[in-house]
Amino acid sequence: MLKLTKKADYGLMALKYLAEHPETPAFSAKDLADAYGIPPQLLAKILQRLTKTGLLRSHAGMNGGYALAREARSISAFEVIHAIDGPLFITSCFKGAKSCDLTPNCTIKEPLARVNDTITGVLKSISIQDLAEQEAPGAQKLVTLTV
Amino acid sequence: MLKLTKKADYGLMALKYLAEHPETPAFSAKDLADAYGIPPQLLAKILQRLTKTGLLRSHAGMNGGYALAREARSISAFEVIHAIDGPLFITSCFKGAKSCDLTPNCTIKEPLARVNDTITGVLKSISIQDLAEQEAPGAQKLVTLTV
DNA sequence: TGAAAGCGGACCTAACCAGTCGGATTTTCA
DNA sequence: TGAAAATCCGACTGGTTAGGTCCGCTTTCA
Repeated sequence: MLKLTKKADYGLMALKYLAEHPETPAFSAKDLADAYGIPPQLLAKILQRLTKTGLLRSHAGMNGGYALAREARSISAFEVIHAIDGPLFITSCFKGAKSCDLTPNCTIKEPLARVNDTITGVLKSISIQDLAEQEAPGAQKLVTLTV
Repeated sequence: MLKLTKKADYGLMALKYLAEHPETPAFSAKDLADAYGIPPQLLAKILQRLTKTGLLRSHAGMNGGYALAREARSISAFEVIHAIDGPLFITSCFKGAKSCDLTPNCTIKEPLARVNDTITGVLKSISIQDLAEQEAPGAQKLVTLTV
């Protein structure tokens, strides 16, 4: 439970790969899929969605492919996950504005909403560049949680 | 995505309810289910599991029911979620010790494991008592994340 | 002894995830 | 100019899981 989908994983991997090879102008979906053993057609759809949301630039035709639309440092893991999996709600009774009607006294959701905010904050603080620099010790980041 | 299951939600609600009524010796599964409009048989199974993991004490027979096995302050949201939903992995390629064999160069999972640790840390820092005191401003808790 | 409770396995159903297929469009290159 | 390489996009399938139900059993107590 509380899992990212494989699609989100694949998307993060692909963006990380692009961030690691800034000199290459573009990679095709097949290139990226081969690099990690991901089903090419599945990755293709993921990359298309990332293109629609503006995280990637695409170019059809021979020698086409995908490239990062912005700097790797400015793309957060949260953006990628949100683009692929949609909005991120830890509590199952959240569905946009309409909360769980059947259980009006579900006071659980308020504290958990703060947990939700914390998680999104953490994911927003991690950039694709951070993922690409896997060996780096990394900066410590402080997250404040109010319960 | 990244959702808690409804079962975990229900379990948290039930424990919170018990924490709010410390004077009552025990509540039956039906009592708790009625309080929130949860399917009684479903909640019953959840409470049984929480009993097996030692978070609740149960008593069969008339006037039986469930009660907290420990102080509400000492039961964390993480324990409840873990008891109901099992281990908490944000990345889909984690399944105990065996990682994703097909993608050996999946370097994504290392940074995400740290995110995972952060989330579990947050959930461990929240007690059932915290949930019961929904009106209280609550203490700020600092979480450190190393990327 | 019977009603009220917990216990627990089997089962069902709908939703969803992962992945595939087929075809259309765009671009490049020989 | 036509074939190849690539993105694009909707439909479909198959398997897993979450949510929920059913039924029979055991324990307890009035």
